[in-house]
Amino acid sequence: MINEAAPQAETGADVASPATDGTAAALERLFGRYHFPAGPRRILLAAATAFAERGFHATTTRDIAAQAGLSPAALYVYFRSKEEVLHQIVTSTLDFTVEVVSTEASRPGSPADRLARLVYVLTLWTTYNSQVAHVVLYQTGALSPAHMADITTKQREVGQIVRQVIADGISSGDFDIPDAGAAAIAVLSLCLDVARWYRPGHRLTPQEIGDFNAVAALRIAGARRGS
Amino acid sequence: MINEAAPQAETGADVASPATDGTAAALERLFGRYHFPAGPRRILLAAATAFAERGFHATTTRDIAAQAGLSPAALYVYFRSKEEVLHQIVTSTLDFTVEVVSTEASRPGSPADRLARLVYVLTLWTTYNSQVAHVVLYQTGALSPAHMADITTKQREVGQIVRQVIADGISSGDFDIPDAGAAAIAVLSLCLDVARWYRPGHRLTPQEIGDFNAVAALRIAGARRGS
DNA sequence: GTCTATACAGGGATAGAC
DNA sequence: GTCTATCCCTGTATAGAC
Repeated sequence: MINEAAPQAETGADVASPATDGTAAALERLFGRYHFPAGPRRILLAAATAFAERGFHATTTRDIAAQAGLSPAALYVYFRSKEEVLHQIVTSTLDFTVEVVSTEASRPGSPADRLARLVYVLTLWTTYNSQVAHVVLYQTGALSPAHMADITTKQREVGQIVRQVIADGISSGDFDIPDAGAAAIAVLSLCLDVARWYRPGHRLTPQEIGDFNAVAALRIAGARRGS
Repeated sequence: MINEAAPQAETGADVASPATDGTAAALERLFGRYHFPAGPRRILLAAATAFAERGFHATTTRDIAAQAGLSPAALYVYFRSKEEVLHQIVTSTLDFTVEVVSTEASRPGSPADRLARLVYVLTLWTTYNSQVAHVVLYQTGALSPAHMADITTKQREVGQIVRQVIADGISSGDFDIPDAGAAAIAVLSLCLDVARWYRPGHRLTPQEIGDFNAVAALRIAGARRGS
């Protein structure tokens, strides 16, 4: 098993910083947080890129090894199987996502401020990490049932955090929407579906998309004007 | 090449009818529209189900043939390759989607009515056909470049239709949103991301999800209250 | 048109040297 | 820990009988 020491907290501003500018750099940063040794890290980096671009099953262990500058056998020194490589990528990514989202959700401020900020940051996270987001959202079907259950739990955590912010706004009278759960799903759709259509160089910058989604989320939640 | 005679128009009510109740029946109906002969139809049906559940690359031609009750070689009587099977599934589905969406968009009524109706119908379409929607949205990476370009064109058509309805509402003063293109993407995210998370038996019925999304879309568009 | 049989390539994983 | 070499299974596609 790989070392999974807990990383420190990270601010939304860091997620949105130019240092995480899209693909390789963002991945380096993500896996660097979890203190993977150099060998595994290079494999995870190569695998995440390949899984995102061609899919898990279309990627060969030889592809991964070649991209990492290692022999085909090197992968099996650090990982039991190709599936375990996928699981490590997904679990690291989701741990980070939970951390980012919960950090934003627990900041001080009105429910509207917290929801807007959360949506902005999560949208930026998805654009800047669109490759690994693609893997987390669309490639998990290849996981073993046990690993899949593990992942589903973490995904539910993210949903619950979003739901709670919306529920807070309903309780306080800041939001006007009958079903907090349905609203949370809709808001997450805005943030996550970005991974399906966004490509670097889009007409709108990630910041502009984040701002748009924040406004859209507030409208969905029925936030009072001017709150 | 397979016969691709143009099917007749279909109403939103038909799309939402209990006859299209989820998986096999909806697929039968979809491929039936395009007058595929029995052989190809059984293969497309089996392939669509398998591609949705396990992905294109994880599905073998033997899987497809066995599910269709045919020998592995039978597939190559009707299709040049596994990739062509995928292309037929995706292109048939998108042709139908374009038809459904354009039918709704061109109905008489206010922009708000048209947008709400379009979102409702497209959401129902996505839930009732969540299997094939999954293929169209997440499996097209396996297509050849030529087939991919073909598909991208059809996808853009859907986006343009949605954008136009929103642009109409902005022009008429019914909607209040600065960027019609960004709004169209957000609205489509609501309708299409359903294919990622929805499973039959969800707490909300497809109709309830459609209603929720219709309201959410109007809010995103900044529809005047009571319009 | 549908079958059985099979050619042929590719890929996951391991053995064993260094 | 990293390599080369390779086992062995799987999978796409085709050949050719009926």
